[in-house]
Amino acid sequence: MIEPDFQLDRPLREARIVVAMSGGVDSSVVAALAARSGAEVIGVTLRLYDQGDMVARARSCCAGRDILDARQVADRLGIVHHVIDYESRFRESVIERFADDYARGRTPVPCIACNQGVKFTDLMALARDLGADCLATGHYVRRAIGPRGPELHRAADPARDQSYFLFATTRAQLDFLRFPLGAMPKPAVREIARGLGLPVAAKPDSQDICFVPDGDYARIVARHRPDAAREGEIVDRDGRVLGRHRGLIHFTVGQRRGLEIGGRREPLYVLRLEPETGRVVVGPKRALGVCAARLSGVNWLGDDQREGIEAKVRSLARPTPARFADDTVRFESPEYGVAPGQAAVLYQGTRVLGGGWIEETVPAELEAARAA
RNA sequence: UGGGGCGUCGCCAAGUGGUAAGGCACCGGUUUUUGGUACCGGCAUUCGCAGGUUCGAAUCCUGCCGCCCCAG
Repeated sequence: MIEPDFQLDRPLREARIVVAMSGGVDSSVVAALAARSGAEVIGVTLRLYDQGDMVARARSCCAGRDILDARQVADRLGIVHHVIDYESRFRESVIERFADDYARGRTPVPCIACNQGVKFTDLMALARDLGADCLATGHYVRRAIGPRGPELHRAADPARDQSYFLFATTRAQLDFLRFPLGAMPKPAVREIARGLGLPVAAKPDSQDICFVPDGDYARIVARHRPDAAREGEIVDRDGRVLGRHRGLIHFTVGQRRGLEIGGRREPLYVLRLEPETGRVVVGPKRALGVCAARLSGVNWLGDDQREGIEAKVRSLARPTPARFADDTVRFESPEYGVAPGQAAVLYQGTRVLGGGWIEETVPAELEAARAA
């Protein structure tokens, strides 16, 4: 079995490691590996939202059932375990922001906001208060020591890589963080869990948005921002009304399904959302291509590398050749479905250079027309 | 009530005697710690209705119904 390197500059038996335990297999294995390293391990589980009717939901994290699972694992490993209530912080920094974004016609990535705030700011502060040498998490991402200090890299298992969700990690945070699973394939992690008889060994992977119980995220948004659920017009680029919709919050740039407009030769895609007018603007796929995106909240972990890099504009997109200058990322070939509110994450090889939040995009057709 | 045209899945549409293409929409699945995309699969025993001809009709004939256009 692979023994992870916790990258500490003192002997492990003298070290104290705080492990963020969500109650899933991954972070449970991290806790187990940490415990076996000889270090003193403190497991911390965050209560992020009211478990309520979600107790029975298997594939969630950080509520009800999962907290109990984390506790069980900690008991089994014989480590100290704390449950911290961050419900109000989570509501403000993740859920409210999520609802606000949708109300503004954006498409948020709550997982990034959560990592950035509750986990890598609040939980990290707590870990420091506890006198920890590091905070270890179950993220599938690698921390490598480069010539200029720690670097963030994609996971060894490309199918599991979560670096997209961690682009906002700062250098200071990276100094303190450890990701022991980044070098392992998922099956190996489950194998470890099974080998140790962890009760969560066969627990399904979490997916979807953790605080949205049934995938109906629009209902959550409507509850927090009732006026954002107004119905409105679906128009083409010339403003012709093609149909009506049940609320902007049901759509995202690049979306094809759910428009309910048929009788055409080609499918229609959402080109942009107009919160001011309540309109959804649609068009053919070729109108969806984007050649550049302006970013906000840029975080930079790289050195001076700005060209010959790659960008990822959705978690599941393959990285595409790009360059970055003046808060704008330019794609070598058009990208499709680039939605404001999503992150653009920049890579050089496996290394995460940084990234930012997509604010606005430049249609490739427009740029082509200008050039002509 | 003179002339002409049309009526095939929610929409568009191929098919003019041999046993209902395709696209869009919709539904389901795969993938996935965001939303989407993509991919795969499903989706008219029936062709406005009723008779008739034929071994066999959406395709031919008759009648009816509905819609459109031109002329009055």
